[in-house]
This record gives sequence, structure tokens and C-alpha cells, in this order.
Amino acid sequence: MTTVAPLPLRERKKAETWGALHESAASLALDRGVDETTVEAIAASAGVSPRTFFNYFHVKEDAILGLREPVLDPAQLSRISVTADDLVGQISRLLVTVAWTAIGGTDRARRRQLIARYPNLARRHMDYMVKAERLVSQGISGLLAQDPVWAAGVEGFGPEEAARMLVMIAGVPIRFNLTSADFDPVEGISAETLGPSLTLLHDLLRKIS
Amino acid sequence: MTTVAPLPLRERKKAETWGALHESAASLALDRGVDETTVEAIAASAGVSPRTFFNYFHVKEDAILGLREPVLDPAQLSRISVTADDLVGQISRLLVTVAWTAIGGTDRARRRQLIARYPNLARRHMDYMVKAERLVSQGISGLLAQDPVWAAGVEGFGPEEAARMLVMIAGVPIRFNLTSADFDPVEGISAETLGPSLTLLHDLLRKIS
DNA sequence: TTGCGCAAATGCATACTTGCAGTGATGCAT
DNA sequence: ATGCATCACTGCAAGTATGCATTTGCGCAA
Repeated sequence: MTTVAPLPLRERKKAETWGALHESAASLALDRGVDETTVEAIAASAGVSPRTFFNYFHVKEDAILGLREPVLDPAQLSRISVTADDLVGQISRLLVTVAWTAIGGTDRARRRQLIARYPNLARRHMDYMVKAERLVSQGISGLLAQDPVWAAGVEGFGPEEAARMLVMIAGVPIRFNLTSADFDPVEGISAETLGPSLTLLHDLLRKIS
Repeated sequence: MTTVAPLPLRERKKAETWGALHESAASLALDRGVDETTVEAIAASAGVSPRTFFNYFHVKEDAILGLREPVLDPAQLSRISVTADDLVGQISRLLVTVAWTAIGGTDRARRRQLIARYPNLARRHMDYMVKAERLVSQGISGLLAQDPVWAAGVEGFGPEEAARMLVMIAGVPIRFNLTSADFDPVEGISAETLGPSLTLLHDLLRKIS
């Protein structure tokens, strides 16, 4: 049996406040509408001050969807092989993971209803993509620096810059999906939906080079 | 002799209001600082109401820098050859033009001082990049649709989607420059600074495909 | 030239967002 | 147990941003 980590009181309270704010925001938004749900109401319903709300979420929409800051799991990063041939595909998948674990946290059914009714909520995905790119860039940069082939850099650019552009390239199919008309903000991006975009990318690259 | 187009009074006044707001914003920001310059003060100095300010600029920073909405010049679009071999390079240069004419409008020396003192002002460049990409995407989409090779689409995607991804790829070297540590927000991006990034892009693409 | 339609400008109300200073509870070392 | 440092939370104030209804004055045609 694994003993549950007994969170210190402080941590626990913080998690509770976060949960209360998210719960309040989501349920208020669902039954009275997003624009009709004010930060003041959310805070009141969660039993904290409006000022505290902004200590937990940058913007109202994040509270409604329950978004957390993206985090790069070192274990997943280390699974990347910079010498394998589908490096871009690997990075794309890593990007999706980083951005989506931040996004897809909570209550699926309610998310679906909310986003269906208020598509604007999904606009925040792009922001999280940007943050994910920054994180992954740093990670990949470290990997390249350790690799004999990449460490020397490319065309006068160091491995750090190579990593930055590599991640931008890998981000293209994701941004492409994110801006597609038929993108499903609840399902997010999966291997299934990312695949065709990666293929298109590779095809275009072949066509133009 | 060409007679100067006698702008209707309405148009002229609008241009004057725009100029007054920009002038007030820039000069106030320069001598008392950006954060110390309120929209209220700008509007007062320009002789209009604070509400009117937001009819001209989305955000305070845009007024300080005098940014205009990006516009795609049809003449420049028609100069693109979708069959030439450096299509990505062509699109990149077009993107730069579209985004930069919107940005580099006014008084160079003052821009330099402002951005040197308040680097955060330059963060707005990315937003204008996004708008430029949308415009150019639509344009390129039209071109591809008329071309026999592209019109059929690629890998099950139509020409609009091919255009969208193509423009995203072409945007990579620009975003790369925009996020570089040594990027000069006043000079912007020129053939000179775009060149190396395009080379890096091509090199990476060759390496990974 | 008179009158109508329209766009710019305005006033007002409301909400979002952030910085700062202060307070109390928590966690930790003595 | 005591004292201290830290952190969550709070209240207040200022500023940014937007929607809506109303007024003002330009442009145009009868």
C-alpha cells in the first residue's frame, strides 16, 4: 500500500481554494453565461475576495476552464531522441502533451458544454501553446547541446537557436490544427488529429525544398 | 501637376484626431514615462474624450508607437510566383512587409528612444505578425487556387489549408527573429536580418527530412 | 437650402486587472 | 512553548477596456 502524501495544511488549503474558484466559475458560467459571470461573483461564491481570485488565475476564462500553467515533465523530455529521423514529429507530440495536460484537467462533460456554448473560451489555447513552446525550447536546447552532431550548431547558430527554430517548426502542425475550422477544443489534439497535419507539413517541406 | 486628393472634411478630421492622439501619447510617454502616461491624459492632451481614444487604438501602447492595422497590398501579392522554388522565402518577405508597414509608420528617432527605454512596447510586434499572417494566408490561398499544380490540394487538404500552413512555415523565420535576443525593434526585419534565419530554416528542413 | 442618413464623438455604467501595504495563520527552528 | 519568517489573503486605489444610448456635425440628394 502506498501512503497518500499528507499535504501540509497550507498546500491543502491552496488546492481547496483553487478548486472552489474553478468550481464556482464553471458552474456560474454554465447557468448564467460567461459574460454575466463576474469575477466578483465567482470570488463571492468561492468565499474569497476578488483580489484573491487573481492570485490564482490570470484571466476569468482560465478559471472557468480550470487551466493550470504548463509544465515540462523531464521524463518525457528525456524520451526524445535527437538523432531519430522524425525529430519534428517527436517534438510536436511533446508540445501537445505539455500544452494539453495544462488544459485538459477537469470535468469533461462540463467543458464540452461550456466550449460549445462559448467558443471564445477556446481562444486561450493559443496562449498555452506559446508557453509550452517556451518550455520545450529550453528542454530541447539542453538535449541538442549534449549531442555531438548538434552541439556545434547549424549555419552559425548555436544549439540553443537551432532548438528554438526546431520547436517553432514542430509547432506549425499544432497551430494549424488549433486554427482549423473543425478543431474540437474538448478532444484537443491527439495522435489521430495530429497525424494528417504532420503529413501535410512533410509534404509541403518536400515540395518547397 | 497632380492635384492633391482633397480629403473630405470628415476624413481629414479623423486623420487629425489620429495624429493628435499619437503625438500626445508619444510625447507624454517620452517625457514622463509609459506607466505614468494615462489614457485620460493622452485624450485630454489631444482634446478628445477618453472614450474616443479607444475608437482609434486598441491599447495604449499602439497609440504611443502609432501602429496601424496591417494591410495587404494586392500589387505585392500578385508579385508572388507560386511555382518559383523559393516560395517560402517570397512569402516570408511579403509577411515582413505587411507586418512592418503597419508598425514602422512614424518618427524614427523618437521610436528608438521609446523602445530603448521601454522594451515592453515591442511586445506588440507579435500581435501584428498574427494579423499579417491571417491576411497573407487569404491572399496566398487565392493564388494557389488559381494554380493548376496547387489547386488540387495536398494530401487531402484543399488549397486554403495548404496556404495556411505554408504561411505558418514562412512565418517561422520571422517569429524566430522577433524572439531573438539581439532583435532590433526599430530597424525591424530586413532582407539582411531575415536572410540568415531563412538559411537556418532551410538547413534544418534538409536535416530532418 | 432644407432635411435626412450616417459616422464620429461623447457620457455613463460596468467590469477586468494590477500594484501596494497590511494582517493573520502556518510552518519551522530554537 | 516561543519567536520568527513566510505565505495566503485582503482592502484599497488606480488604470485599462468595452458596451450602450445619445448628441453633434458632415455629406448628400431632393
